[in-house]
Formats: sequence, structure tokens, C-alpha cells
Amino acid sequence: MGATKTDHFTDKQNAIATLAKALGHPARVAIVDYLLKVDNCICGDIVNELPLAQPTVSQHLKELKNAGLIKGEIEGNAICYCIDEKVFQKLQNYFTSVSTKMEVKKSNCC
Amino acid sequence: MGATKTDHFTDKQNAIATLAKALGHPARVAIVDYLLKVDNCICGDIVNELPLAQPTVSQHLKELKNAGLIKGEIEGNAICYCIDEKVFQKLQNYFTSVSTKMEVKKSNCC
DNA sequence: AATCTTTATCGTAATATTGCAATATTAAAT
DNA sequence: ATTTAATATTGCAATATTACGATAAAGATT
Repeated sequence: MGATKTDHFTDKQNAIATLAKALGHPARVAIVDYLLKVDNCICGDIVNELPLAQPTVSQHLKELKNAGLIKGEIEGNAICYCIDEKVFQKLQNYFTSVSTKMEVKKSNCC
Repeated sequence: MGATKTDHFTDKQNAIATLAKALGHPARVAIVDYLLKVDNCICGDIVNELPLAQPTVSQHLKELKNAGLIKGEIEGNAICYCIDEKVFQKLQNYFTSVSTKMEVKKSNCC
């Protein structure tokens, strides 16, 4: 085996897992950091910012894009990659909701 | 190859990636969901809640614990697993900061 | 048209993850 | 002391991920 059993979980659980997984690699976190830092998002120099070969960076960008965390548009012979705010807000909402629920609990455990 | 090059990234980037990775599987999101739902955290019945065999669940719990997302204490012959609020707050802060930075940008791109 | 620049894809090797049956461990219950 | 119940560990097969060299694709530049 080795394949994740996505069928058995809710859509929401799968959605959060997919997004979290996409950020589950430091290179992809670094890409997000860089996209946040740069003012305009003509980001042709991401490769130079990372300690990885160009095909590897391209692959990480693809994964971020597949997960919906970033958007990419062709712009001449370069590509303009940007963060998709909506999806990050979704994650923010999720973690806020977890934290809120934990506060409400004020649990007597652990 | 195949091993992530953690050396080349910042501690913060690695920390976020590790936490995100731990949540990057629907079973582990489901475990967190369940821990939030249950009132007290004597969680001996997690196995029955998930469509996975006991060793698989145990492994997922271990990964969540290694990442610091949950805490576990031995309690008789059961185990009391609970969410570690602090670590979730860390993630909440990260995503809030991303969203805030995006709002500030009000970017002219994409 | 030939070349350069930038990004994507293919192929492949190394490593990691997922899942479970079998077994071990540990404490409670009888 | 034996049995039962709950969780962990081991071992292994299937699959996924990570990384990169080689190559392709496509628009820009000369």
C-alpha cells in the first residue's frame, strides 16, 4: 500500500490535509515567504532565491499551484506567480477555529 | 536523493513545514477534529472513529505527537491524547501574518 | 533565422510515507 | 497468576515524494 485513503474522510478534512501537505516542505514555505516579500509579483528569480536546482523549484511551484496556494500567469517569457489570498484565509480560518474551540473547552485534561 | 534539504532553509521555515506536514494527511486532520469534539480527552476510542487499522492509527498519532500538535499521557492502560493549543496558535499566527501581509500589499498583480 | 532566456517536462535514483498483519507491551480485571 | 483490553512496535509491500541532469518548449533578442 502507501496510497492515502482519501475516500474515507470528509471533503473538509481532505481539503485541509491537501493544503497543509502543500506547505509541508520548507522549500515551499520559502517560496511563499519570498512571494510575500517581493512587491510586484513578477517572480522570475525564485530559482536564484532557493538552494535547489531549477527543475526542483519548478516542481515545488507546480505543487503549490495544484493545491491552489499560488496562482501563475504567463507574462512574456516569464511567469508571474502570486499568492492566492483566499486559500490562505481558508487555512487561517481553520486554525482560528481550532484555537477558539480550545479556548472554549478550558479543559480539565493534560 | 529524495531527502528534504532542511539545512538550507531557516528554522522558521522548517518549523512551519514540519507542522504543516503533520497535518498533511486527512486521517490526522480527522484525529484533530475528534479531539476537538470530545469533551474530556480520554481518547481510547480514536481507533473506532477512523476507517483505519489500529497500527495505522497509532502511527498517525505518533506523528502528530512528534510534531508537537498533540500531547499524550499514559492513564491506566489507556492513553489520554489532547491537542496542544500553543502549537496550533503558532500556526494560526503564521497564517494570520500571511493574510495581513497580503492585505497590506493590495497588490497590482494577478 | 539563430540564439538567448526562462520555465516545464521526462526519466530516474534515493528516500519517505502509508497501511496492515503479526507480535509485543503494559496495566487493569478476573 | 491468567486473562482481557488498549496501545505500541516490528516488518514488509505498495506507493509517493524529493531532487536533479537532460531535454523540450516558447517567447524575447539579436
